[in-house]
Amino acid sequence: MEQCELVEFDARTVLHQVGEKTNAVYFPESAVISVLATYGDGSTIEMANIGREACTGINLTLGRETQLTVNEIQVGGTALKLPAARFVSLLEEEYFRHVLFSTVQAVLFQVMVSGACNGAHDARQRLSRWLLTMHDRADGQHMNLTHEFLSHMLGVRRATVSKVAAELREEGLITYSHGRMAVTDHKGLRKASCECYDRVRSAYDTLLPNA
Amino acid sequence: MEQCELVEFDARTVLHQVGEKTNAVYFPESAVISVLATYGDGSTIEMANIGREACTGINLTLGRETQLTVNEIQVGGTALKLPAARFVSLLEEEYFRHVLFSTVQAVLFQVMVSGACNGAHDARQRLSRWLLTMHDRADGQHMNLTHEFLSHMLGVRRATVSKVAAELREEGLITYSHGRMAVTDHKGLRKASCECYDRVRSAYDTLLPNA
DNA sequence: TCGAATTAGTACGATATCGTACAGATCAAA
DNA sequence: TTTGATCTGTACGATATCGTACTAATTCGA
Repeated sequence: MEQCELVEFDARTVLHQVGEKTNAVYFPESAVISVLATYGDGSTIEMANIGREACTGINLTLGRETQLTVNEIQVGGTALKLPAARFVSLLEEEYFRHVLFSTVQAVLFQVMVSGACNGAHDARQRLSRWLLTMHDRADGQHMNLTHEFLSHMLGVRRATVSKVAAELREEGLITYSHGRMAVTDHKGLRKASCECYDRVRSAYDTLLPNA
Repeated sequence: MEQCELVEFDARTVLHQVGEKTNAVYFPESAVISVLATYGDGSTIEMANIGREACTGINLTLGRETQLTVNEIQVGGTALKLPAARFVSLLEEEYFRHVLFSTVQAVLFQVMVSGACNGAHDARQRLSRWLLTMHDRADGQHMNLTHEFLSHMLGVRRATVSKVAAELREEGLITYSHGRMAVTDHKGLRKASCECYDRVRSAYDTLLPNA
């Protein structure tokens, strides 16, 4: 990673639009990147969630130079930036290619499980899962998350997030106030969540054991 | 494809279980393969849908020999079967590898859009979309689909499928009776569907223009 | 041709979420 | 410390779907 540049992003930074050429690949450290679906009525929902276990550039890894989706920084923080040309030449190295291919598989699996989860589980379970995932990347820090923001990730109304979040707080699983949120009972939140959290986590462990 | 064997599958055939070694890759002709999520309570929902535009073996394409998901034949029919060893050696050919990499990207995109659709759109829209997708592969033939079956694909109750299907039939968009279903008004069904149908279709056209 | 099995229609109370709106709480900047 | 902006609590009727159950229609095999 000698040729990487450390960059810092604010939340909501859009990395690129659909159809743009990929000029760099990002390996998040503390930042978190989302792939979002946006619909005609302005509603949004998250399709994929890239944290420090993974990276962007899946299409580039598979030989395609232009972007198929919009990537947006969801949680501000740092990421390592690798220019596309350097990334592509690194792919010629056996080990690097192996890791990247594993990353693609992990992301695909995550997207599958999350998509099924969207259809099968309710807002409470999905919110719990999302918070657990973020908590794993936050190193004990509080997280800057508003209900409004979470509603865009989960594809539900803000009022629904508020209702469910209040419930979880009532039960002592999380705390929050004005855009700051923290997990206070990981185990309990896991119970409030669905099996999808564990499934994704163990798939990452299997595919990327050294991450 | 000289080394392919033409095989015929009944619906509901399970191709393999999680953790099994991939011994063959399938290129559906008339068959359709699903990747299913199954939950503790026995409920299921489709995570990916592989028809003749694509193939199985994504993990193998990316260097992993064991399966991460359960693949099941959802619509009986024919498929070309290519032994894993032969598939892997074909991947050394530039063109074949390019096509397979594009297929992986197309499937990933489809999974993303479908997953978001699960969270954002209602049963009527999702059923319409599913039927349109199947219709595209059925060459004008009727399709063997029961409401019960569709409920497992969409992750909703059978009664919900019946209600929505009756609506669509009322409007002249589809016909059905005892496990046989047909699309009678493609354009109308497209209106009943969500934008996700077109998004997936155009992504396949972009990534696999010759398919 | 009849009976069993499969498939579909439908009902109904319960629940989740929508869609919208407004008020109260908290924070940040002047 | 005030003020405006942001964030959260909450209400309420509407709608979608659940969960379940029972009945009716159709098909297929004996």
